[in-house]
Amino acid sequence: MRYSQMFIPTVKEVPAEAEITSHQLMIRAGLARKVASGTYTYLPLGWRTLKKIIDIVREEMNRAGAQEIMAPCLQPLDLWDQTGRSVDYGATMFRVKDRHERWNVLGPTAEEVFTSLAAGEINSYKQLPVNLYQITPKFRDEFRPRFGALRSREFIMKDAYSFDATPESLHKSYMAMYDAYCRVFARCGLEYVIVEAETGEMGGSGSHQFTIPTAAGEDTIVFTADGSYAANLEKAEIDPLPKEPVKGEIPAPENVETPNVGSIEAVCAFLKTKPKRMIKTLIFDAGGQIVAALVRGDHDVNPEKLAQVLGGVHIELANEESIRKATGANVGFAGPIGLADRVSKMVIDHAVAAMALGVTGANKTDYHTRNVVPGRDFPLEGVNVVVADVRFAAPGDTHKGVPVQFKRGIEVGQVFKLGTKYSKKLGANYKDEAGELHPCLMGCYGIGINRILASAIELYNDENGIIWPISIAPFEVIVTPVNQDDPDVVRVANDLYRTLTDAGIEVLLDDRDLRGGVKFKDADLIGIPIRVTVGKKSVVEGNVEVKLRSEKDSTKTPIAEAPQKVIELVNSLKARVKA
RNA sequence: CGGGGCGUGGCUCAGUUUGGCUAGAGCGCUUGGUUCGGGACCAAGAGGUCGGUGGUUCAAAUCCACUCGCCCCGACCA
Repeated sequence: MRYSQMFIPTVKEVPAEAEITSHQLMIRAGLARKVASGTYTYLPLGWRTLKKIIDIVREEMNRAGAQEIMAPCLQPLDLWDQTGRSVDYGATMFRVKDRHERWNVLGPTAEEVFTSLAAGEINSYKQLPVNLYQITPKFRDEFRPRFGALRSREFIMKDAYSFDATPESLHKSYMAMYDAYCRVFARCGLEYVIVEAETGEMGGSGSHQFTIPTAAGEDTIVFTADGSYAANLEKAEIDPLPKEPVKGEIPAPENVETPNVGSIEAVCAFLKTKPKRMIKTLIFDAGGQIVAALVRGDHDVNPEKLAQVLGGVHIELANEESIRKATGANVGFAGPIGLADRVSKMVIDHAVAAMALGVTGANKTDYHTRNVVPGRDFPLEGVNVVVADVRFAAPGDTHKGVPVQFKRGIEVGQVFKLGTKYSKKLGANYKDEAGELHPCLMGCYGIGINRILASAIELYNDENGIIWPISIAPFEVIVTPVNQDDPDVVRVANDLYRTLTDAGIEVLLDDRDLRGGVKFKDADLIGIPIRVTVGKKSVVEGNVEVKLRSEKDSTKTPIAEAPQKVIELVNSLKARVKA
């Protein structure tokens, strides 16, 4: 392509709306423009990169035996009512009413559509396994879209759904996707980390998340330095803390007046103690049952873990009225003493059980209790009392004895073993050899296409702009004639452009009538991996200069040898990102 | 949704506190000229209902009310 004929609106200044590097460069390099919060128009360069990512994903999905189809984005709400997810997804789902007053949703994902397709078409074990996928826009009404392509309201997702008859077969389908994902991210030139993940809203039994480690990421990865363990924060399992030593005799619990002092920080300041010396008591509503959860003051309850302990029910914080009813006090003064008898279950985090003593709410408005000893002043076991791991990992925790570390990451893909959650509800059954009906065992597998683009920029950039991995670069080579008015320069540049293009290389010829400096700046900003500079002086000497975007220096190359040299360079860069 | 910030030519911003003359700068754009290997220079130009609505006032970008949009932080913290 000729640069002069392409729509590549680069900008010098950092856009005010963009906070993180990838978002800034996406706009500066002319890849995309915002339409409204969380929606973007991808311009020629951005779309070329997205298409390259899509091509890689498609190739690897096909190679892994999945088949591409095209399902609608517009889906009947009725389908979502059947699985109950119209409630679970809640406000995140865009809903539209059609002219017949029927509700539809703009699909945030497509388990329901694919499962109901399977329900209609799959009858026999002989049709299994089957894995169908699509690459389509998805819509999520995020509470807060942000960071450009990292969290947007409309994005492109590859979603695949596998249907199997046996757990072994499901595992095979799952691992085929797992392996395909490894190849996809490797081919996109990304460094990635695979972590164990929670299944969350999706349901099911097992999941891995593919994460690009970068400070801009919204996810937290918990891992051990020896590489033995990696999980996301929601999932990360940690060892119980050692029991704190008890120094001397601890006096009986004592109520102290703490007027209007409810929060952990305020109580600590008031009573001159530390959050880790406090016991937080949170009251949850678990499907109508009132449940108390105890964690140390400096820890956070992990709702996913708590829900697991409670048998996978849906939980949310209890409302003020329920809290008052259960504790007899205003919000902010809940405590464990005597609470087990007033709630249907009390779940105590390991770290609380390990405390020698702590400060708690007194179940009396404006009062807290000191010298509360777990096990002495409130039970650590009983019919409705359990000690479990129900909090998020924190610095200082260990997993199987190895200290855990934390880093941020961008989630670019996730694979799930769903089991029969959807097939049961939507009747996706098959008959086995004996003629008995069974629900299909399902898996689902997603990749965020736009997030790959953002991650790549986040990972590979410098002060001058993007440094694309060649596999997803909008062009592989840019030819930059420096003196647009010199006939020899123009001729050499044009010849090179034609020769390379004919050889199947994707070349951008910067034929704009601009000063060299401007062309160099733009070439760096848009991040084309290989630049061939054609200048008056070197052409007189019979040379052009070949330079990698990722390196500082260029190499003089005889004009006649240039095409071969560039082709070799392209191939060697491509070899680096081959899976 | 809670908190904070912002909205002024295409872009980045000043001006708003303390109302007052024709609303400014840099970048970008157009034309002419000089330049021409890392975002050139000179000259001349075009381009703005100051997010919107309503109000206060002799007078509003500036003060007040409402509203829309955008960005950031948070959203289980007892």
